[in-house]
Amino acid sequence: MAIREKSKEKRNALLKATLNLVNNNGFHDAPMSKIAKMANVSPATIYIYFENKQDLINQLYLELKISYTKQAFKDYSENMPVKKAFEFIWYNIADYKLKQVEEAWFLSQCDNTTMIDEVSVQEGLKHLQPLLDLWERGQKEGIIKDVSPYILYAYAINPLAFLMNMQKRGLYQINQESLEQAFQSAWDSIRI
Amino acid sequence: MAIREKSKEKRNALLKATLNLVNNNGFHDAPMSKIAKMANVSPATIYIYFENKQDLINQLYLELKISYTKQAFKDYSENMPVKKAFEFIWYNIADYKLKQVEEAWFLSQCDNTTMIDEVSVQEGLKHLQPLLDLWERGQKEGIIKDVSPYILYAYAINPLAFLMNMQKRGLYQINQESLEQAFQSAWDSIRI
Amino acid sequence: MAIREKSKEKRNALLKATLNLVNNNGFHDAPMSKIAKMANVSPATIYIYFENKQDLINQLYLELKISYTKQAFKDYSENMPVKKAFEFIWYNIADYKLKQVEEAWFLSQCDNTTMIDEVSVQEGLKHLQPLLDLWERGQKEGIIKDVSPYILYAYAINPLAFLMNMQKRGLYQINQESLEQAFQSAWDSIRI
Amino acid sequence: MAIREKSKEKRNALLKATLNLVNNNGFHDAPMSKIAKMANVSPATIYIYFENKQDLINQLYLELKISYTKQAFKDYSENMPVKKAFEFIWYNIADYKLKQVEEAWFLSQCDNTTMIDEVSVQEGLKHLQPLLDLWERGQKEGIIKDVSPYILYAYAINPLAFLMNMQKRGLYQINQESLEQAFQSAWDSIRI
DNA sequence: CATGAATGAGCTTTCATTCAT
DNA sequence: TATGAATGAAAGCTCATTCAT
Repeated sequence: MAIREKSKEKRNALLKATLNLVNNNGFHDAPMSKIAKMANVSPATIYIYFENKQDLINQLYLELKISYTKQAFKDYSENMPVKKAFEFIWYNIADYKLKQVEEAWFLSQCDNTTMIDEVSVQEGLKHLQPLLDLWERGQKEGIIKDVSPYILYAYAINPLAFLMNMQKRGLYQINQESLEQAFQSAWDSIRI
Repeated sequence: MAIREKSKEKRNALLKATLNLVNNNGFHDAPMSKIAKMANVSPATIYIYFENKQDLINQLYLELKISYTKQAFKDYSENMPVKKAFEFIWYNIADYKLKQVEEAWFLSQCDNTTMIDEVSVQEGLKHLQPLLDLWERGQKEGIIKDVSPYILYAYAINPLAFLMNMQKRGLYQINQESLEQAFQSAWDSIRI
Repeated sequence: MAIREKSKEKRNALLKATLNLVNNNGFHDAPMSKIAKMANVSPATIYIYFENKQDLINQLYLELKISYTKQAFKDYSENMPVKKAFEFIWYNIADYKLKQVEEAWFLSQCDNTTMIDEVSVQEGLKHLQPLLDLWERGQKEGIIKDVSPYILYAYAINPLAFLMNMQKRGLYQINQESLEQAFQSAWDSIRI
Repeated sequence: MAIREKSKEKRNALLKATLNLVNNNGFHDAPMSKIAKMANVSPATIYIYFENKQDLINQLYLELKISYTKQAFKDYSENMPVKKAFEFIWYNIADYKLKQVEEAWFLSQCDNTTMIDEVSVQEGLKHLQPLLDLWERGQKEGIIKDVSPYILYAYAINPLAFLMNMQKRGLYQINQESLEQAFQSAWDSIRI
């Protein structure tokens, strides 16, 4: 019963190639044949690992979303005081978006497009729960504005995507100083 | 003159059809044949009005970007005091993004994708100059934080795109109250 | 409004090419690309005339079935006496099956396979009504056996398909004499 | 010995799966992967038992053809008088075609298609020799028409395939009475 | 003997664009 | 200007077969 087994390596190579091509050429110009070539496999091999192109994209999206949120809450403890906690998570996220630019850019494309199934989008959102919990705590303690978490996310977190976008386009360069400025704005927008 | 009119009608029908299809199916499933059918013309006719598909998309993008900024500065006067001015512009933009959802959603897709030429993107940004001027004035008057306009835009304006996105996805519903909350956050994030 | 119109010629060339290829190579080895090449058009052109491959086969089947039954009842009049009438139709059919071998062979393949939609098969059967009517008359006159038309068809007509099949395979050669023998058997099998 | 048994089981499972899939989906939609799955083996295993797909089909055809003729001449003795003998064989064949519908339907598909090598077809025909011998005897005795055995087969035997076909398609239902009618027609068509 | 992974070739179909009128 | 037919190129995907274990 000793046979070749589905290799994690190949799967990863395929996901990586997809990320690369979609980022550089767009979804509409990332054909399976190119993805295969870039991953050094036959086009037919893709279909051993993924049901079809949509499934490939969906799985990539979910995998990245999970790694993104994992990074967001890395070393985070719920015992931290609200502002410290927020600052901690915020810098984690900034770190991800500014260092893993390719991954962040792909996620941003997905979130602003029809590329991804609604189901997968919903699935991806679940993982942010700890941040929502933190905000609720902050609201109870009278530190955070008593507004919908969507507004809080829109002002505290989402602007980072815009800044990353500008940086990727070469229009703006973020440094330590501007990062601190950005955090200040984020905090000002949600604190009471 | 009648011919000119008719031509403009066709051009507009094509732009509208493109907007519709890209929004609903995504760029990758908006073929020229469908666009033509939706606009009630022959596929060949598209090439009388536009050089090719990319040109069609580009022109649509620029046209919408212009109408967006026109709306943003509608009835705006540079004589208004800084905060009033900002409030005025902000509500204009909110109005556009929340009422002309389709147009706004299309622009958001373009800004987060490889769909549009870098050139056209740059071109579109120019029209925001009055807002940048306002911020500069605010900074001189010591009212607005002394940070890059990219940061100001990221926090003051861009969050509206996120909220619109959520609303379009049916996850969140904006009303008068939450709009005011959003404005408050926007202002808090950029004021000193 | 003067434009190129769908040409009957091209449609016919496609149907003919399909007939040829399916007959010689089988349905499974008659790819659209070969059909296109044989008809001297681009593969994409097929889809202007037919919805898809199944539709192409279906339409070919129906067209041939109609021409087959047209030939069967050519110059036939319902006033002929039963035996004469049957003889007349029988020889018409024999003529078709033995002279238009390719068409007959294609029809036979379809009738013994899953190639064709049940709907199209049913549609094709309708056109044989005059023969069924004749048999009914013969039964009323006490000339034809009082059995199901399916049995009558099985013995009076269908054997011709088998003989044609053998002839096409080069195993048997029909001539005037054997044709008369075949008719005799056909008539013996259904007459009282 | 146990290994031999197990092997035979697998071979049979593969033949059965092929029969099933070709009958239900047609030759063009009976891929090796599906055959393997249905037979609960790996696609690669097929190639241990058969050279390739064509060989698999050929072997299935021959095996069925043999079991068909075996049934046709079951308990048959050459000493029977001609008519009795024919009746005996005819009902044997009818039994097979009407009870082992799947097998019969598959054979019928093969005989009316390009699926099978000419060689295998020829091979399959040999096994009918006893029937041809019987007819020759009948002709010598002045009981059977003095015509080619192809004509005799076409009228005496082949119609059963048509009736089976109609029954499989749900258009006609054979019972004891109609079976006797069919036999009568068969006999009438070949007897002097 | 038996396997699931792997594949190159090829399938049906679609697409952006051009042709001929 | 405007058209529907026409198309070469390429898309997503499947298939019979082989590989490596």
